[in-house]
Amino acid sequence: MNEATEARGKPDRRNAILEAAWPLIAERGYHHVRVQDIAAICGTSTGTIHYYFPGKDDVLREALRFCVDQAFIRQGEAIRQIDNARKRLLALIEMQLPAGVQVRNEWSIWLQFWTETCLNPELRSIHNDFYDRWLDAVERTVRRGQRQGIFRDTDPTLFARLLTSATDGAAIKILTGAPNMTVDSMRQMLINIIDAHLGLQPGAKSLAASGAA
Amino acid sequence: MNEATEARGKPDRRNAILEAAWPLIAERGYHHVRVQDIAAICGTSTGTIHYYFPGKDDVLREALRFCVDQAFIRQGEAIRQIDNARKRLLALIEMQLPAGVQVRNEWSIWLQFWTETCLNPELRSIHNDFYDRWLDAVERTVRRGQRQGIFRDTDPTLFARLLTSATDGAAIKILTGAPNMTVDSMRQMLINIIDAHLGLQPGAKSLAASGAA
DNA sequence: TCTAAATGATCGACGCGTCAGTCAGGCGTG
DNA sequence: CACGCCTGACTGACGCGTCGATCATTTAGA
Repeated sequence: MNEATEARGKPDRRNAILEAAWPLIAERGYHHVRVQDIAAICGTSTGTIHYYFPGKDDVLREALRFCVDQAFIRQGEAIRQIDNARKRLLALIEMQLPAGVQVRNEWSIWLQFWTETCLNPELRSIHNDFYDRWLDAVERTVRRGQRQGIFRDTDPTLFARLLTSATDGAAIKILTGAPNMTVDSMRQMLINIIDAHLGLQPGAKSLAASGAA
Repeated sequence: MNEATEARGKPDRRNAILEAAWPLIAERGYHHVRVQDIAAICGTSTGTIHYYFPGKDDVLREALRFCVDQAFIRQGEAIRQIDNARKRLLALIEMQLPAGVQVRNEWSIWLQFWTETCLNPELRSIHNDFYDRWLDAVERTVRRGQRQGIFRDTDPTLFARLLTSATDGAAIKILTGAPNMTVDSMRQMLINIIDAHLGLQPGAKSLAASGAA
């Protein structure tokens, strides 16, 4: 398409629509958002939305892309200046914690996209493309730590699978208001995973010692 | 609220509706299922559905309850005759693996309910009630293993949080068709978690050794 | 420089299909 | 006959996507 082409010219409106759409979808849910609602926030009309997007579902797809890209760039910037791999991993985790509205909304979008992907296999390739970025970020950081000699040589792929699974699962607990999972306990859990599987002194403390902050 | 009351009399129709509704919701998604669709499968009319359920969303809620109850009973039966706590835990995990259509559908329902709960906090109490059953099952099994002396004394609550988070996250990967997560690798990952955190020889093998099937 | 045509973005109302929920009556059983 | 279960056509609302009209901006010609 002409995304890159018109990079200077007039992508404003299209981006404005996406920027308005994604938090709306995150908060109310895709199926409860009306094209009219998006138009209203943009101060525009439904016709304009359809001028830029063939149908409503195209808005969802592109809104996810928009939101994922945003987060990915944010992550890249935050990590770049950190050399130590363990600190990088901690920073990555910290940015995934559903503490603020922004991150909570991003998780909401993911959750909805998981549901839609589960129901409609056509979305799988899109989903996996996006998800791989996050998986790769973890995996590469593990390799970096092993090169730096601060992680032991656990299989990076298997570890990335474990850490991301636990992250996703924990985030769900928080978003659904589970009484026994807080942002703090999520952080602690993920740090424990890192230390238990990548720490140089194998199995020093698994879950037993986690009283102190 | 005459569930228990009419337990003997004529809950057939109501149960038949739920039994028809839940796989339909699992496969197509709640928002894509029409009351008419449910009625058609039951060989009945839309009026009958509304005779037993005030609104469509009541069908969703009750369908989840139906599906969760079913799974819970199935679990209880499968576990009862197993004495060894580790084998119990493995059996629990085995029954959560999204291998067959039945379990995949159950995960689909959960995924959808997570999404709805995230969007509508009123559902939280229902969700948490259901989820606690699963959490408790893990926790009690850990305690049993510790009493049996085959698990070390890791905090059962923290461990249950970790195992269930990882389970949920892994299931999502499978349902969304992630290329790097299979039923086998999910099983292996969860077993590794058990051994790493509950095994008597702390940190014997974390993720490093998992080549063999 | 001024005017006119052309281009393309935007608008908002309407059409058409869809679907949850209703209602007035049918049917079978006790 | 009476009552509870069931029916399915109907309704009213609603929302997506379309379409002709409008408006702003640019280009072309004189």
